[in-house]
Amino acid sequence: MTPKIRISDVAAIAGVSTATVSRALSTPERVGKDTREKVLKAVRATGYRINAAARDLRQRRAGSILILAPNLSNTFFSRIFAAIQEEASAAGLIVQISDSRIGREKLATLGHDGRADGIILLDGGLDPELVNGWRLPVIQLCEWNAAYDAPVLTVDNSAAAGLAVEHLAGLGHRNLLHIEGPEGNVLATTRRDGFLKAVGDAGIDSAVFEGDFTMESGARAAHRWAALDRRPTGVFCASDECAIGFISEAIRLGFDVPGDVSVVGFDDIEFADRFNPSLTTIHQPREAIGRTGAQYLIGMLSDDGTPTAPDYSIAAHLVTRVSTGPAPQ
Amino acid sequence: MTPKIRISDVAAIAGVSTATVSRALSTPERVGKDTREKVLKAVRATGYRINAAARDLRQRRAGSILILAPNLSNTFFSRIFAAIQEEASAAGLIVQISDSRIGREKLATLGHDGRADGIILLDGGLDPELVNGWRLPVIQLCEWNAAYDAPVLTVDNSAAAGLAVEHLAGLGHRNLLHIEGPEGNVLATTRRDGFLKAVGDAGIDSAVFEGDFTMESGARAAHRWAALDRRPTGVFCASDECAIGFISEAIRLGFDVPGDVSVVGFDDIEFADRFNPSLTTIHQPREAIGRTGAQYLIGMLSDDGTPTAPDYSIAAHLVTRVSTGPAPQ
DNA sequence: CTGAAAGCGCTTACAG
DNA sequence: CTGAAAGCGCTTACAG
Repeated sequence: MTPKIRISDVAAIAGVSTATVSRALSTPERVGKDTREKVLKAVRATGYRINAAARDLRQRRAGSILILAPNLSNTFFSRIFAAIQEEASAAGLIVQISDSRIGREKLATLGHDGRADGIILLDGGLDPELVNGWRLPVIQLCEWNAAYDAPVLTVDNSAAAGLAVEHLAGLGHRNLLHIEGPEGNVLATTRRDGFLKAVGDAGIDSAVFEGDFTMESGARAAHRWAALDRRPTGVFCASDECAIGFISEAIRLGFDVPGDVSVVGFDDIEFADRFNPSLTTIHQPREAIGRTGAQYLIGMLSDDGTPTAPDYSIAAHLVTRVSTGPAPQ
Repeated sequence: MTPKIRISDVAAIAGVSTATVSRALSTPERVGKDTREKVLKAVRATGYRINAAARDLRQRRAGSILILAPNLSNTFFSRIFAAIQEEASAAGLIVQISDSRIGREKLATLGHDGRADGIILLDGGLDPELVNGWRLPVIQLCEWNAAYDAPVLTVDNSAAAGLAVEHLAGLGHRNLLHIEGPEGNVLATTRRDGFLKAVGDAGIDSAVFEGDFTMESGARAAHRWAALDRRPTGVFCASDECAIGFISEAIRLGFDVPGDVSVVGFDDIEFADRFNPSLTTIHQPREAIGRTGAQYLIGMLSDDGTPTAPDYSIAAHLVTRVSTGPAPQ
């Protein structure tokens, strides 16, 4: 590695002080024309780049935001991360990512170690005391926890579950199954409660099977469903992955989708449209969630961390595809 | 936000110097027992946490590694990122992510701004001059560019393409189609050349359609394939997404998979196993690639950046599922 | 074992 | 318009 060039090297070559080099680079209008040119020439000659870490320390900022998500390998997050990164980059901020389940001590440190200016949290399952102890602006995306002292940006999960039920009821289904998300997860709870409220309102029979958002849990639920005497003809899954697991396993068991059973997912992941049969699902605007969330956090950074805006809800809608159809006779 | 606590605050409360506080925290064995306890008490009372940004500046390191990938919303990367993050976290390093197509100037800065100790590069399409100008250890993962002066960790893409051809030939297919990746991409080129070599060796008819790894490109290729007079009965796609797009569109056009056409993908993404029909594909061990790559880069950091190890190849293998079967008569 | 001082590489009031 | 000096929050030879 060639040795790094510092501002003092540039200053020496240009024959000026480091203060002048600094100004020539950050506020060129406050430097004389000749001096500025001498400095820029020295910068070009050396290939000097500002050491952002040193600048940020001096300016008492970190120059970056941190994304915390419960499982980085979950493909649901990809588009959200991409949108956040774009917004951050436009604002001159670096994006850090970490799994939010890295352990209490490491997690506690993240909010105090001077390496991030703010946190985007996609995990509602952390200890509120820990989260509220962070001395940084925090925004919650998708998942949330009412005990966190931080604004939330998410879709109305309960209402969205209602859309799924209405859709199935409109197709004549009178007996619905919900495969829920993991116990204790706020999305799981909200979607299930929305389902139960909607079936109650519509006077439709219903059942709930446990699940955990994964394809495997959907496949397991398919076996349990197949073994029932009186099988529900419509299934609302708490996630697209769960729905894909359910459908693929139901087909392997010899059932037809949507001939024998209609299935609705949640999320509208990339593959929903290309799955066979293509998946009727609730569209979550992940790009918009990431983008808006990042913009909001960035706003909080310049506004001194005061979360002025209220919780913000983004519209979710139903996308009708092939996995749902009229109830069988 | 409550004001941040500095090491000098702790020192004042404990009645010692900041040097002693620093030692009590980083090398406690070099501090007297009583002193150490006084310091730790003050740390607990204040909730002090070391400012990692200041520590790192003093120690002339960044304490983080940077992942650069051409498209963060590509779900292929998720598991790789997760593995990298785990390894980095174990080594006390933060993980930064950025899209590698953020623009030449920003990209150039990343290798010089003191915010990263090393770079994991998943993009073989950047300007070599720019990449080689970075004053940081770099490792290439999955994609590579021979003009980059950095070690590579990837699978043998050409040999893997050969496995796909052998598999189809073994099922009796005598006319194969390859849907390639984007022009100029090293993975696309290597997989295509591996395909062409294998069909040549086996004396099998072949054709190549253009594509770009996406589901849309697979769907477009399906239309083009369907319009042929003498349709190839076996298709090797440069990615799973492309294969999924091809199959879903072929089915919509009324064909049966694998009855009318067998399809092989590349990557073995999570959905390959649950797609309908489940997808025969080349398994890329993404977890291992991420983990090994991170370990290697971390090794380079402590070894003063000298890339001692040679390029490293990870084994890929064929996973046989339902999307391939005997050639139709 | 402990402290005073220097320094990581910058920026920014403060003078002039 | 420019420079000398202080300081961001730490760590680490150097003394004692």
